[in-house]
Amino acid sequence: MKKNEKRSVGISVAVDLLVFTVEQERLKVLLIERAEEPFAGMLALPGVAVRSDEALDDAAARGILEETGLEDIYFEQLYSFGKVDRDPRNRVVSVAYMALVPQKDLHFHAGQRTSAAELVDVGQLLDSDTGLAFDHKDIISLGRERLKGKVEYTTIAFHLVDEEFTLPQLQRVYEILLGKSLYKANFRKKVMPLIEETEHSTSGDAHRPSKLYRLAEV
Amino acid sequence: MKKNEKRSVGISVAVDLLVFTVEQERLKVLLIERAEEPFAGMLALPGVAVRSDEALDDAAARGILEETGLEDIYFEQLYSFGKVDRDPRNRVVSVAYMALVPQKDLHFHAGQRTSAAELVDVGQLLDSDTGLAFDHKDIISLGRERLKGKVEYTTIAFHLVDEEFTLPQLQRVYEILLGKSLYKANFRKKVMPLIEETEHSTSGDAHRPSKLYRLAEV
DNA sequence: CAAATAGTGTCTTTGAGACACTATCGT
DNA sequence: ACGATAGTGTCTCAAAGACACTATTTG
Repeated sequence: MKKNEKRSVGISVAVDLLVFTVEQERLKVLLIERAEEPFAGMLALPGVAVRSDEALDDAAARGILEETGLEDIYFEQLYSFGKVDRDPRNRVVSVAYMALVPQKDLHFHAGQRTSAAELVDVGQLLDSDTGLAFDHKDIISLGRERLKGKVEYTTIAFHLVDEEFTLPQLQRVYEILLGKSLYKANFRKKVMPLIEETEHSTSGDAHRPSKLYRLAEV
Repeated sequence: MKKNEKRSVGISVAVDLLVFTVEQERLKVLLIERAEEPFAGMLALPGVAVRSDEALDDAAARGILEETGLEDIYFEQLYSFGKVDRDPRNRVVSVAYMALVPQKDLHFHAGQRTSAAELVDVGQLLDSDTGLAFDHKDIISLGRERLKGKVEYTTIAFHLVDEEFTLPQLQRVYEILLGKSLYKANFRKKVMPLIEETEHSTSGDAHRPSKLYRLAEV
């Protein structure tokens, strides 16, 4: 237990944050442009160092708050990344968290202490050979896969629409995450048991109004 | 970046190991009896401190080797645990890994450097109010859930039987993991596409011999 | 009333579940 | 021949997929 302690070059622990949203019919992730070396000028995931008096989940919540100004949004731990040289400066183990936020809630605060943040199209990013800082492209790729997988058997996609939503809106989100179009009637049958009607509807469009639903309790 | 550095009380990183096997018709996990404080005399998961020149996966493989003498067995990262006070001595973030090994391969080396290791029935352990060191009971519980979940849509259960196995053997493992009995004919139809026959069969039993299969490539 | 999108009824297809049967060993 | 376990054929039923239809708004 004692022979391998190297306090002077100990391991740092950080959380990296995948903040996903759906905007313009696309899955997007929040990235920042790095101001400092290493990887200065490149795009990276936002992240914070975990404080020694702070739980991992709390560090993630703090990072999300600092980056987006939002509290109480959905997030879950994704995976921990711990290759030796993933940070060229020193040894960092990063615990990645994935957060989902409806585009409407994501107000950009331009004059934020953090450098310029932007929403980047995940599909384009992963297809292109755009380089990202550190191993962040791998993290995004894994997050996208997890999200895609969980859409099928959980209600995770509901975190990407407003609290009250129409079924066509929700269906678009499903289609974007799954990367394929769905049959309207079947989609509705599938999600109907999970939701409940509100008294509201859309209006003003030149077609039949759409009822607003919310996720049912329990 | 500098104001929160507390090198003297930095965060330690460890991996905890869930070594699962099926023995005596039961899912079991490898536990050790702790020799030292804290929690001296209590059961705990084996684990190792992550070295600063060692990747997380490598630390897990090393821990498995040290604890079981086995290399090249299946394992995957489970989850990272990071509550502030999970270790009363100092701040430790633990990355839990789950390993699966056929009971036959698990030779106990009594004269091992590690303290007495034993296989403990997971169901009994989680039902009873037996206390485990640290938050290890939570880790086992999560591992059991993950295993149960993945059985249904992956071939993960194959790692708990020998390379060549009979379908009745495999079915027992599925039943133990899922906690319910399965219909033979349906089970066979489900796994048939995944496996290929060998030329071997069981023999010596007072009934029809059972063909041995292996997991099909690709 | 035409264009546009919301929402429904129902047939088809696929796979899970249930059950009854046949097959092959040792004694 | 009998007990015991391995292995198969087929019916049933429920969910997923496909398609055609009706409904309600604005201009």
